[in-house]
Amino acid sequence: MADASASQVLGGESLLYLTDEQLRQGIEAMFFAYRGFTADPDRILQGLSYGRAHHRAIHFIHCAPGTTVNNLLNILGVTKQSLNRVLRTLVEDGLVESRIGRADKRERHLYLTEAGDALEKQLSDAQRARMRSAYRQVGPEAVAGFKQVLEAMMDPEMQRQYQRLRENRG
Amino acid sequence: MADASASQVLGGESLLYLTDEQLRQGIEAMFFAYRGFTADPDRILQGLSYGRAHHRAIHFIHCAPGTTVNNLLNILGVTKQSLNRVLRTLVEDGLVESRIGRADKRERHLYLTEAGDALEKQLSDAQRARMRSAYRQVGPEAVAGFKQVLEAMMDPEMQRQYQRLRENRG
DNA sequence: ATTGGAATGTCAACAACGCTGACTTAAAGT
DNA sequence: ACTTTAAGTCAGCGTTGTTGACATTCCAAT
Repeated sequence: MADASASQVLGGESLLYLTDEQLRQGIEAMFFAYRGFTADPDRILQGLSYGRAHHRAIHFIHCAPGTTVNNLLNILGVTKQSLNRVLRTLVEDGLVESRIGRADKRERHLYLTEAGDALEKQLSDAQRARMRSAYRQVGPEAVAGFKQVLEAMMDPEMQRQYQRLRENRG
Repeated sequence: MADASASQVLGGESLLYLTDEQLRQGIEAMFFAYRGFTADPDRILQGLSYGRAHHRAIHFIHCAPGTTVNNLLNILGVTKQSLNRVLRTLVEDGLVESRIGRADKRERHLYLTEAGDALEKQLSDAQRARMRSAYRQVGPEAVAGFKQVLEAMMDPEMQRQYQRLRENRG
């Protein structure tokens, strides 16, 4: 069955890259690469009583300062209880500031403090270093393909979130 | 600093793809894409009292039938206690068979039962469907770039594991 | 043959981080 | 006034990772 779909030719283009074996390779590559992707921040966070959830919150608050809790909830795709637990510790520890909204006083707008910014920089420097090294090894064309595949793998809703974040930064 | 490294030109090739903003985009793409990557199997597993750890174990036992516990440990990168908990439930539920090694009776060789194979197929069909759709949308060149970047992101040890798995399947 | 080490399994405890459900407070909209 | 929305809180649970301690079994070397 796998070879049946793979041996088709569409407009003269080989579809060998769609075999089950090729797909399996991609799946395993995602698994191993994600491990590397999170390894450096994880190392920094371990022992700080923080984890990946804190890293993600810090990352997106840094990218969109003043974002509301609800907005962050949508981006991260977790429950408010789960996010709240993380935010509470970050506020208690003085890494995140939660300001009551001016227009809508129900909303809390989230900002990183100086200490929060410092940790964000430490974490993202480590993560970017690995990405930069990978990008440099393979060149711009491969990177373009990399992003295309990742975007195509996302759920449509996440695709929109992803594009919105990009637009907000120009 | 970001622009300083980005505005360098090496052999006439633009390095604009190495800006911090480009790297940040890649980081967010990995985050959102991994969510999509695991979404379909997660949906199947929820309610079965199984999780991602069970999926991963099943995947790699399927790919390398007869693999030892220690080998699986290295591939998955977790502690033996963590893996053992997962394997125990899979053996109890009749999805995995654990055979004592003939040459070295300390080793346990792991195999999927028929039921295990059925679940593996269900999970990997769902995951491959998403990969196939993404691959098809972007074409073979983008897929090649995708794999190159992922491989470059892995820790060296994981790179070796990844290549070994590929070689064992031709 | 005994000893040392390796592979495996098991028990207990703990932490991170998802989840659900129920409930409160406050403010906005109608 | 009434409903809805945003946020926070509490309690409990499940999965999956961690350490530490310990038992068993077997291979290999002394």
